[in-house]
Amino acid sequence: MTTRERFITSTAELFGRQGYTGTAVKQIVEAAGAPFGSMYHHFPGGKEQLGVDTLRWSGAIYAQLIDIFYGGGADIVSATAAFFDAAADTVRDADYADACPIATVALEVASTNEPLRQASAEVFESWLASFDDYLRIGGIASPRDVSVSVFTLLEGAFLLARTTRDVAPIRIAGRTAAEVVGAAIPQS
Amino acid sequence: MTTRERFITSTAELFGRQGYTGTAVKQIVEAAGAPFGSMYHHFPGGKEQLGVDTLRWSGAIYAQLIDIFYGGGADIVSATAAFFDAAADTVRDADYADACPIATVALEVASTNEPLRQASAEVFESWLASFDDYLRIGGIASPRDVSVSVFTLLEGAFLLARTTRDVAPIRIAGRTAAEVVGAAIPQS
DNA sequence: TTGGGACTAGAGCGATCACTCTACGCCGAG
DNA sequence: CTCGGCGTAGAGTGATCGCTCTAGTCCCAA
Repeated sequence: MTTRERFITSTAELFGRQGYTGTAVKQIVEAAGAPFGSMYHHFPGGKEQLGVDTLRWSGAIYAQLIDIFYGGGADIVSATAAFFDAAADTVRDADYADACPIATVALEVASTNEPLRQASAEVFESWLASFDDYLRIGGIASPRDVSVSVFTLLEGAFLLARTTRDVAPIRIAGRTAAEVVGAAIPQS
Repeated sequence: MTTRERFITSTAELFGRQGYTGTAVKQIVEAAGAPFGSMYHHFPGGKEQLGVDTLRWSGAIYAQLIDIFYGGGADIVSATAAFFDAAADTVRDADYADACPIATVALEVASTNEPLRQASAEVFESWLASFDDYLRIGGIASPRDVSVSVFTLLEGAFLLARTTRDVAPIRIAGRTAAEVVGAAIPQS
């Protein structure tokens, strides 16, 4: 892994746990095992540029997860259930840290940092667009209401699970999400 | 309004926009129009105690909102739709700031500050418990799955709306929430 | 009138913030 | 072997962080 990659992966993990303002640059360079100067060599725009690049990278990683669960002609109802179940296991195993590496940052920068807000918005929109494609393949002609509902169920469940340190909300939201997806498929 | 109250209301608004670590104590005392010493007189525990007290106060305010929409024998399906619609209007009118004064703080402190995490968890749990009561009155015997689903839809929608600066997700989540509530009512 | 607690008021503290600066090691090109 | 630039390396910058400290003001009770 290159130094630049180590910066981004370390930052992604720290952002998921402590958010943007809560993460010090000093902490990032220590986690990346790199000196101070290297960071400003690879990211001349400083913390903000590193934040934007990290959000985009994390977004791409999660987009791959959507492909894994919904790609290959999987049934969209069971794929949804499996996705939430896997998320619940991941959150529990990570001791309720870094459920979604975007959400924490997105909320705190939405009204204070326009470049970061925009990067978050683009990542969310790319997830929804990708999810829409899979829902259409699954037979839902106008999927945006379904994709938004499933997305909000997942993100809200992450919030509740991390705060209460209990994965039950994720499993509950997963069952509801599967029902929402199933109800939107036209019956043959 | 007393000085102490001005501290809490000012802090609540700042937390909703910038989160906990993103809000400086200096900023709080300026917003409250009070001197530095007053803050540490009223909140000897410093920023953390002020944070806990603010979370609890904000939680109580929102609990009143639940009572307004679901109390008085209102139909729980239309109350749910009305709640989300009102939330969408509020978020738009506030220029996408401070949708939920707890969520932003909750995410950033969930893994880093135990007193604040616990306060957030207690607020969320109190909302769910209150909401459960209204759902039971509305005819849902085991309402926890419904209350959690509606909660996650709302919080996820706030996240998406603030990030994309568009209230459409809140309206979409509201329709889904109303359907989830309606589907859980036993048919006579 | 005077004493004392509640509260206001803000200068100043060490620590930490994001960031800049200069110097040096490495390595392929000529 | 020498050169040049890419990247490593970390001490040092002013600004800001949360917080402490002492002094002063207010008002009610004795």
